[in-house]
Amino acid sequence: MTDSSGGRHEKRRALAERRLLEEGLKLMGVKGVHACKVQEITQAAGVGKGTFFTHFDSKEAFVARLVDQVLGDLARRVRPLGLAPSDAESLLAGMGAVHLRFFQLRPEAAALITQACGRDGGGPQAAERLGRHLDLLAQMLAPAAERLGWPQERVRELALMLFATSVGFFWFGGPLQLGGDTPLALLDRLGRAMARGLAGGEDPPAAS
Amino acid sequence: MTDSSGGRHEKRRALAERRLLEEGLKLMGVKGVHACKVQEITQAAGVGKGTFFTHFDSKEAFVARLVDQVLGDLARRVRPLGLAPSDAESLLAGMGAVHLRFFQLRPEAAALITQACGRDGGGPQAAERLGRHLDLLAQMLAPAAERLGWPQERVRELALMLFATSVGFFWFGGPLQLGGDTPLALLDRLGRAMARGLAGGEDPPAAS
Amino acid sequence: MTDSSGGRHEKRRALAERRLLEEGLKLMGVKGVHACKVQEITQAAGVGKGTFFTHFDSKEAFVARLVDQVLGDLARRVRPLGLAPSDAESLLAGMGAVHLRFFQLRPEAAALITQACGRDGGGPQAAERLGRHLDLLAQMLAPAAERLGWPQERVRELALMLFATSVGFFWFGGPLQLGGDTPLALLDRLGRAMARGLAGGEDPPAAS
Amino acid sequence: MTDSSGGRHEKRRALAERRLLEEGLKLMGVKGVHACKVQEITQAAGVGKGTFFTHFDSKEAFVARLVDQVLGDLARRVRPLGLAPSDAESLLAGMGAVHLRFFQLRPEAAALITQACGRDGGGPQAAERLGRHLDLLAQMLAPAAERLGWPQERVRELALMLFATSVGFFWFGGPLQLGGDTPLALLDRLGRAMARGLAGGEDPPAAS
DNA sequence: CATGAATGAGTTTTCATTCAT
DNA sequence: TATGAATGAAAACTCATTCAT
Repeated sequence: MTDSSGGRHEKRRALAERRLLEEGLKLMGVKGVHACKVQEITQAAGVGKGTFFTHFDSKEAFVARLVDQVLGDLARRVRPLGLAPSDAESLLAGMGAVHLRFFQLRPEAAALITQACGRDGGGPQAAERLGRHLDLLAQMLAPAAERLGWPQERVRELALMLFATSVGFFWFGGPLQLGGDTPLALLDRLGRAMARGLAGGEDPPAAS
Repeated sequence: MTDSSGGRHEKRRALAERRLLEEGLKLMGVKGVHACKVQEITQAAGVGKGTFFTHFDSKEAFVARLVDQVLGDLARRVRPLGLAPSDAESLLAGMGAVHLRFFQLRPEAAALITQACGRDGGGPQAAERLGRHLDLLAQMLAPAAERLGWPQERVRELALMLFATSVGFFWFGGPLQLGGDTPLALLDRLGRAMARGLAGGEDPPAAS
Repeated sequence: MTDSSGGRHEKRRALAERRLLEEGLKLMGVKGVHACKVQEITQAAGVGKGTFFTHFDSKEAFVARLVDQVLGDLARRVRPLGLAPSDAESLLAGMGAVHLRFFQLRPEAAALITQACGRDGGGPQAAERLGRHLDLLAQMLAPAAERLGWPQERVRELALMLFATSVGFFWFGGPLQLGGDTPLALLDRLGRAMARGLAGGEDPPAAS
Repeated sequence: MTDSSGGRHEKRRALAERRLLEEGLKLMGVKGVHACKVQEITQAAGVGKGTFFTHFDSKEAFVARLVDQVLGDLARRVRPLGLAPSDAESLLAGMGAVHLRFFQLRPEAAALITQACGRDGGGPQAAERLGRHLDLLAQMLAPAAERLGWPQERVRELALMLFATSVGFFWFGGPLQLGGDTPLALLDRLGRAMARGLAGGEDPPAAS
């Protein structure tokens, strides 16, 4: 009895948490992390205000959690590309395309990441979490980079550029009504173009 | 007589305003637009709290002004590239490089733009101002885009990508200690790479 | 179960609200609506500053509420006079006396009304509310006015004079230490006098 | 030379002061004493903000001065009534009519007096000044009161009622669009009525 | 646990007053 | 003396967080 009712409880609890996260992401994406008040989230999720704090230590922790979730989701889509070996350019193009598509479908995610992982909003945890995402990307890119003559100790920068481009495109595009309706084909072309550019390693040796 | 004393007055006033803007940009870049209080800015600028509001109608107006200033500054460096005719790839590469260098030297500017031109922080004016910057870039890119077979009505997206990449690179890079020390040569290479990629127009025609 | 606990909750809340209103009326009456800070009211009521705004949307709304309450209270004492039919003079005298007695016992109410229903303090709502009170008085006075040959379309002015006299007497009297100790008998005499004067309709027809 | 230029100076100064007072009365009457900012007054008067404080020690002192001026103006019109001896009722009626007419023509004055002489606005000086005005009225009324059997030590209350009625009528009437267009004849009738009432002293002894 | 009322630190903004020119 | 820029003490209001029920 306690078993089943306990299970019920946990089910309800998990459901509430999911709704909180869903609605929170949506609202924060639209109104901004700061402008979005805890109460709005709980109202949208259909729970009491106090409940929020039984699930998350603070608003900041909530944001960090959201960031983690988004980046985890994204990683799940990127990782497979690293399994099937492919040439450097294709890999870059694929990773770029995945990122672009991901954020085109989830502009709120782009908004959240931008606000949370910068200097003001998600605390240090969010930035660290982004760092780990870049590590993943860098790791995937490392072999390709080597073949392209890209300095190994700078692969993170390669990853960063790929990431920043995708997120920034939709973050800045949102308020300008740009990006949301960019045809997938064009988006892919952008991704491939970026890849081809980055992959075309016959640059004159950059004397630092 | 009135000249000299009046001049003094206006000089002092103009100086105070410049310091307010300087310190404000610096602080907002470091701590974030929201976390940066008006009083901190006035203290850093060495003026009283009330003085801030004799120069700017509100904090939001202050931010908008800052955005305008930064983008004006940036435009002044980009525009010349449009005067000397060059091939599409070089133009793209140049514009990318200018943006990257600009924001590498001014990470606070990248931070400000990111926070102010998104959904939360600078009001609608800031986003509009960014729109005008993209118009400038799009106008410069239009001829090149035509030669590359890039759809004319999508040139703003090209501009957006170029811009978002540069700003995002340093916005996300900042807290991760990435980007600040990327050698200029590598930065140029990134710019050129992006350009070459975007310029290499032999993509299969993107069927929307 | 929910009943008892919920009842407690609401009881506490209602109690706090009542104390807020009571203390607010008292303080605003003594120090003036503007000079009286929200925090003073909450302190006097023994609640936190923020609590004030969970009960009232703004200080202005609070004042409007107070005005409504005071005028409602007053109306409850005036209305019965309209039920028992009486001659015009007695009606006027009675209404005047009720008003005078009411505000003598509640100088804070006179102070509040004066400040809130004028051009500065209670917003437009307060003035409107006063308008409705005058409507009530005018409605009660209408039959009497007719008998006195007082133009029907000017009955509101009759009501206004009655009201203004009573409120003004204690508003201006307060700081001058006048009115507070005026014996009831004298007050009644004033009321009756005013009534007799206004009722004595044998004025020569006033050719405007 | 100093003489003539000094005269000029003083002329200008006196002119500025008069304009300040005029515009101040007008503005405060319309917007309320608190809502009316010093800068608005100086702008309306066409002088610099700082100039205000070379003429008046503070905003409060300015209001007190205004009150003094208004009441002085009013007294100048009331006093003559005391010179020509007349019966009690006529005296009361005359004084009432003068007050009513005065404030009908100057609703700003009614507004100013109401706000300044109460508990919040004009400081203690304004209330004292009103006290002196009532003294004048009381002095004029004293003989009449005696004839009417009105207690001599309560004559001030008689004066207060007369005054409060006139001011209050236009203060409360203003926002309600009442009083401003009341025909003079009706106003006089109100005054006379009030007088007749107050004068008719054969009240049955009021058993408190 | 869930709830929502209570809380008060913190923030922007206003405005009378001062003072250098 | 006239001016208006500078000043900072307030004051209303917000909102994340706590806690009694």
